[in-house]
Amino acid sequence: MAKIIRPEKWLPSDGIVLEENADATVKIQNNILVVAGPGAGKTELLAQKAGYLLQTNSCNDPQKILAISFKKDAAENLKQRVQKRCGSEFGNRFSSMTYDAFAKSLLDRFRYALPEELRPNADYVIEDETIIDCAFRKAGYFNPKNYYPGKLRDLYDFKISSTEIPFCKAGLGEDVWPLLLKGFDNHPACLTFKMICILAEYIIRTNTKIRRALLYTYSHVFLDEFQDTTDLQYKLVKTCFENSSSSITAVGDNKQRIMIWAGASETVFEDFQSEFSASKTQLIMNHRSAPRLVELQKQMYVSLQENRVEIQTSDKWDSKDGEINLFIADTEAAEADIIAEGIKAKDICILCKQTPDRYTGKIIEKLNEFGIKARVETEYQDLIKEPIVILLINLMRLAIKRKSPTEWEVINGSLLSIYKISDIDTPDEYDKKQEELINILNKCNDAMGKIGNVEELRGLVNDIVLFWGIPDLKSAYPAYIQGDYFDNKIKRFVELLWEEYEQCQDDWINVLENFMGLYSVPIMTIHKSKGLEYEAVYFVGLEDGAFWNFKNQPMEDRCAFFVALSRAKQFMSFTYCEVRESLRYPRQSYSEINEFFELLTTSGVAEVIRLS
DNA sequence: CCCTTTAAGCTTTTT
DNA sequence: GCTTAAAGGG
Repeated sequence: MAKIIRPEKWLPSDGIVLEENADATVKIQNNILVVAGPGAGKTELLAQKAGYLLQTNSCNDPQKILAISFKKDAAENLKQRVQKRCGSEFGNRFSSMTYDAFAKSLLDRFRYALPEELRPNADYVIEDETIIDCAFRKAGYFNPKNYYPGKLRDLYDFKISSTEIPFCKAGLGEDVWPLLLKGFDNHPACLTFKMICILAEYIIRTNTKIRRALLYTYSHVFLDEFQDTTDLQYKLVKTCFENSSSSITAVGDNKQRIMIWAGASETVFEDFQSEFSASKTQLIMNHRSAPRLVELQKQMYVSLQENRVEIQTSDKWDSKDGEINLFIADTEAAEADIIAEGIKAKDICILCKQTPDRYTGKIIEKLNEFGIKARVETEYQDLIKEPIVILLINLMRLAIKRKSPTEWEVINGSLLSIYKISDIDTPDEYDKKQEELINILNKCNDAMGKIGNVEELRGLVNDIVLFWGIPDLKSAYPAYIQGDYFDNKIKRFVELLWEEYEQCQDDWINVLENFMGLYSVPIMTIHKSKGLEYEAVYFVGLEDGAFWNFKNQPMEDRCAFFVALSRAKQFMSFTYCEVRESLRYPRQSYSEINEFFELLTTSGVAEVIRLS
């Protein structure tokens, strides 16, 4: 039994020192909104708060803390950090999940609390575009031919998610919802994530007993990346926890509000403060960036409509540390030269506003001449997060290098989670599976030594997939049930891995590590870089063409610029290129986004360098 | 078959 | 607002 600490005796774990407002946030019992800028240590704050609540029993055993994030990896990271800070006995009372997982768990557990007409079939599938399209056609409210395909999807989404339940107003949703809830014409029931959120909210709204049980389970709630919360998500949170004794800690940064175009609520900070009587506090440390970079970030506060706050930097820096450059190039060759020249440090990232492929062709080419690999991460990042790809990679690594403890951990962990077998509870089945594992590893090792073409690689990958068994994989990872999602992931994995194999030949460890991106400079969009940090960041294409939507969404684009800038620890460079020969209309301009140039030229901390 | 016109996509996650 | 792909016209 882990020891309970008296609140006044509690200290942050692992020697972490919390700034004043963070310390106050950890100890406050009321609802609070924490505005935490880049590098403020959001994850650490939440992990320490979890530690405080659990170790002092302020979160009264057996009550739990619920942490809600947007992305799986964010939820996972937070869980890991809490486990690390306060151990697994307390950590098990910390539930970290995504909004969708939270809503779905409510729906799946309390499906029978819904009235018959709103209750989806138990075997519903999720987000199947074909079924949704058929449902709308069948409901026949309008002629889909009058809409363009892209607009049609938006329309479906709008109609489905603006439907209020119980059905009261006559709208299109009323006719489509029943089809999707129950299935039709041999189609299974199909829900969208938004429908799941709406149904979960309705369950809580109409069942006081379930709500009470939820409130009893979770005495404390953490909301991460709060600035990205959509109206539906906020409504769910509100129905669950408004006017309750559960205490909510919402953490976010209005300066990094770059998801409005995807439906994030613009007023969620104010709404939360007034509707949950939440106080507001602000963190003033930036543990990430060097002083010159923080100075430039502060100079953006005016245009970001933020009060000027004296952000403090880490004392590991000298006040002159940090370097910011704006490179103005005539040609992409000159731009590529300066970037390839500068890329010596290891921890580097190249960012673009959008479509990185269009902006970085020449740079990749030049870096290759220097013997440095660089690649656009979009597809790789998706793939390497895919559970089946993680299993494949780890098993292939084990086949080559039998004594790799981390890989064994992944594989054995997956045997446990996929088949629910372990050496303690079900030793016979465990031994049998271990034997099969050794067989496939031998077979794999043998095959990997003599792969000659992409077909043979495909065959090998299929054998490994069959070792786990497709039905078992599908029941462990429900996302793989639908359509050809699973097959497509495998297909792309094989194709991209083959590309690496062609370059490294028989050095399989190298092939796999290259695939994981261990030795290449990542190139990505600003949106993908959110939450990440690098020693040096190059933002390529500070141009009107890249910020084509600036007129319509200046605030969001300013935030995007701010997000890019705040990824860098020490070196930040921007490039502008007069002629981009790889684009159809090569001539670039910067009059529309002149304010960014103005900022850099007048900041006193950035250098403008003309390349000729 | 080639040239012109039209319109979607661009920045995203989630079981 | 630019890029790309597909549809449309001669």
